[in-house]
Amino acid sequence: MTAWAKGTAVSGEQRPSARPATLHDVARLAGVSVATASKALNGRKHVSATTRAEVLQAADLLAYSPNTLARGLVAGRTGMIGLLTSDLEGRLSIPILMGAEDAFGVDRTSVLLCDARGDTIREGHHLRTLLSRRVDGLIVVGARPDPRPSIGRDLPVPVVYAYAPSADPQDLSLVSDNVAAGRLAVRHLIEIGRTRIAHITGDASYGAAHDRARGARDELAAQRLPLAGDRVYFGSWSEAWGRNATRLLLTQHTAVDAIFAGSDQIARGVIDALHGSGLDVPRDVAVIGFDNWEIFTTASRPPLSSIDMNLETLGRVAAERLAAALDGPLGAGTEYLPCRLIQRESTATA
Amino acid sequence: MTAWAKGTAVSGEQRPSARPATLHDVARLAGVSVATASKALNGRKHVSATTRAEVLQAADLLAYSPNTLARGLVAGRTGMIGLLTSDLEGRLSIPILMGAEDAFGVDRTSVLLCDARGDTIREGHHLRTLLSRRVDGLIVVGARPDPRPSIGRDLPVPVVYAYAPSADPQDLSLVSDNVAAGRLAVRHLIEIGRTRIAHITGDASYGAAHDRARGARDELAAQRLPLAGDRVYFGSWSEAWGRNATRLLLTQHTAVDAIFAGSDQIARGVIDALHGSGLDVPRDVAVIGFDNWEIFTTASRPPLSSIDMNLETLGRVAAERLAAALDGPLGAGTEYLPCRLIQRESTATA
DNA sequence: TTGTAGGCGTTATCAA
DNA sequence: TTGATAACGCCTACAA
Repeated sequence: MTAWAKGTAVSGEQRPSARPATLHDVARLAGVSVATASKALNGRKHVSATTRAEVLQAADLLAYSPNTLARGLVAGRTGMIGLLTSDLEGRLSIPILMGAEDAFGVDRTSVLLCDARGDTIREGHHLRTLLSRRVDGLIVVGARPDPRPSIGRDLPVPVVYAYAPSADPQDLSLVSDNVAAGRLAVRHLIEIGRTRIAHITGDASYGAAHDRARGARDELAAQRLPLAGDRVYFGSWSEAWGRNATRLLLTQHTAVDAIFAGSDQIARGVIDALHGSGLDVPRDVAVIGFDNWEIFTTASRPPLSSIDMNLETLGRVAAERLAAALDGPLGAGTEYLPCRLIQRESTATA
Repeated sequence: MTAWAKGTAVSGEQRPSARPATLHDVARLAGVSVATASKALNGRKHVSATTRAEVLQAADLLAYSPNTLARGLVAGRTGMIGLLTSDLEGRLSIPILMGAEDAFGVDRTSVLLCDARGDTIREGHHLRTLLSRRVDGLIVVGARPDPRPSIGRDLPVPVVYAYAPSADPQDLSLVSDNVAAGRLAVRHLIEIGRTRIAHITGDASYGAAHDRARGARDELAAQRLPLAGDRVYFGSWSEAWGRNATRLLLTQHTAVDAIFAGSDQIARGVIDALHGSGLDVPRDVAVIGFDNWEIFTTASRPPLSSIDMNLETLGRVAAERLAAALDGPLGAGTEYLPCRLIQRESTATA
């Protein structure tokens, strides 16, 4: 005893309240079985051209849209991945999400985004929910680029940590290669002819700050150049620190012709202080930032060269690893992805 | 002929590759039927205390997690909503998403976030995918606060537009009350004793800019105060414009004691220029911004007062409207939500 | 109180 | 080439 309200079905496209057409409806309208309809719609073989056309027409008429849930139920895969973040402003998660979207293809996979807001309890809630929804994989994005607690071993789905690595070496993590980025920044400054290069960066409790500094030192050493200021200026990730550190630097070492800043905000402060001292950027002192956060780089005077962490790539690779993990084991350990340099006027060659 | 690999089931918690336990498995382990197991787990009546305990224990042992998809299939609701955005940096979507998460409750509803990147084709793709996944509702977030094309009438699910209203008055849109926000900003400046208030804002092609300006004018008129500078300074949403406009303003009208900026970035430029002219903020000139974008407001010297658009609230209300639409019509037209004032030092009372 | 059975929308395996 | 039919995992009448 079926309960189809046949009358409205055909013209159902108009009525928002009407339940969406099912494969059953399509099959009935086309006068075939659901099996045939399914084959026809999925482009499988063993369906006559005429039948296929009729089914397609019926589907069109009913505005048929296959129920992905039901499909996932039988397929054992949902085509959804979970993105677990603590990124309050989305500056990290959105690019990573876009990269993941690109890797999978928009119509193959959707992303469930959950913001834990740095709260472990909430993170656990979200995790349970996502597993309950049978996501095919999980990407965990930390709020700062330092190791964070693992969300657990032996989860029923593959997990990739992006930006912030997992503290558990058994997990797979994808992070920016901060050391290489530091080298990249300094090499660029050297290539545009600078030899007295200083480094002003943020909070020393950030591992990334040390990594970038190490890269900078490595490159300087390789080129037999000193570090202007003799030391790395650690402080905080703020414009104010960029200003203060620059003033400090200038009083102690006048012979500086380039500054590598640990973030774009710091670079802002650096440029500010340089201008305050009557120095021109880039003529007297070239400046390069980090993050390539457009609201800062383009608002800067002059526009700020910066290191881009390639977050979209991070998301794309994370998605690729998850996809590969569907048939095959997921690796372990931390993978370092290269950053790229975006040159703007603040390091323009004279 | 069932294919259960019973041996591993009980200790399956350890094996990531093992398929997740089903209600069937739990029932079998507890020695009851699936129906009973279902009732026990869902806290329904007509289950003896002992049976319930046994079922719960079995579920625990198997690390059972109900398959939300299967549940959704029978319930006719998925517990997922789609968030369709064009917000490249997530500054808008993430707060709105968090508001929606709060409204629904983390374990009741999950959010599928799709970024169309301003591309209509891609938006259509995402829309189809979301409908195919049978989301219970849709929130559409535009990139700028002006009317945007509707994604279509007669969709099978309720749709709420947030931040950017739909151009179709039949749709339901939730936007910030920019007029009221303009009044709010100016009223605040008056309350701290200012009487010569100017307004520097962004691109005149933005409706929101005009709305805020109108609110500002209304409030000034209500208090019988003139608009300093005689006109609203429209320009661009940039720091540079804030600087230039301020210089312009100061050359023409020295007697300004407060500036209402159309964005925090503009405010940044305004403060810069004021300092450049030897004026103190807030002693000589008070400044208030718009957006309450923390990276700008707290980096500012002095910290910048600003208008917060309450995006979380926007998301929360959007979610509430969607929830209400499950049983009942959605309503149409544009709803204006109040903004709130965040006072910081840039408008501190002397 | 418990269990049986039907159905949610699809896909896949067989027969026909 | 087509069409029954059995899953997929769960819920909910209804029957026992």
